[in-house]
Amino acid sequence: MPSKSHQRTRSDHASEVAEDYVEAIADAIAAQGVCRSMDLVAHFQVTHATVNNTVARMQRDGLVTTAPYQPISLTAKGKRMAAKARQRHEIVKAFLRYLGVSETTATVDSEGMEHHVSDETLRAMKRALTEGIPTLRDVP
Amino acid sequence: MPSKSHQRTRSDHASEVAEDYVEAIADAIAAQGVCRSMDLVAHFQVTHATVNNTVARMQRDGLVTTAPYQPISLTAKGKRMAAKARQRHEIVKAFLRYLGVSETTATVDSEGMEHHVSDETLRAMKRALTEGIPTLRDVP
DNA sequence: TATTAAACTTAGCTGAGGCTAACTTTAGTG
DNA sequence: CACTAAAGTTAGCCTCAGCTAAGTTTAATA
Repeated sequence: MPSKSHQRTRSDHASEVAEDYVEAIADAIAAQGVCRSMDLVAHFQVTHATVNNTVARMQRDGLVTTAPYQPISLTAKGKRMAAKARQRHEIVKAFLRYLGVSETTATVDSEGMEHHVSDETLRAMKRALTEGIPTLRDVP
Repeated sequence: MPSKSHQRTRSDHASEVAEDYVEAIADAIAAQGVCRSMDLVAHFQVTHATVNNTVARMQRDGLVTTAPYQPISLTAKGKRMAAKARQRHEIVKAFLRYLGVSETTATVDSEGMEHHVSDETLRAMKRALTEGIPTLRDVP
């Protein structure tokens, strides 16, 4: 039987980008009070035009608010998404470090992996971080 | 400083699709001797037109060979890619199961995660599977 | 204050990966 | 053998995420 639930289509890819953006926007606001397009240009290494497009789409989707020549801020929805993404990102990264992966690799891999980690897997990682891995301890 | 190495652009996304496809093609060949478009249609739940497009792109990129109305086979390059993807996929899935994640979730998550797991992280997972997690055992 | 540089916007292009609809080929079956 | 159903192709459309190039606004400074 075919694997099914391969519904990781374009819409999923789109929301991955949005997740990365809300996270970066929250970071910029935390660090400097506001987020300007140039912050995102620097962060994602894309052109201003690309950032503009993406931010416009995010505004259309109710994740950010912005006006011409004004800074970008997060809506409540955007903030919620950022908080979730951040938490997810941090747990995955901490878990990789716990696994013995280097700081650099953990940073890169966690950025890619965070969008594909379900709540269940996230809980399993959190559990491993706080309690160790049950199957390991139960068979000493 | 901005995070950098956020070069997870379109080309990366494209090769993720290619990886999924070579894996599915290898599976179909292993199971039935040949791979036909319909196998991929069933597997990815997309239309024949989409499969056709994707397979054409993969042929352009030297991953598969096919001719009109003929089955799809893998080139040496395609086979290599499939073998790597399969191995990666299996390790990630086994690791998630080891972590205590359910079969269903491990299947879904490993499909998404495999493309973002570096060799270093993969080695760490393999190590954990065979030797357990060092930091856990060293601090009893 | 006038000018310039940096930030931002807009228009228009590309390619990937989706789609539908219409057509052709291949393979079975009456 | 003729016909039909299934498989495959082709054409044409869409969105997202990238780009360049050109114009506009804002901010800094001579």
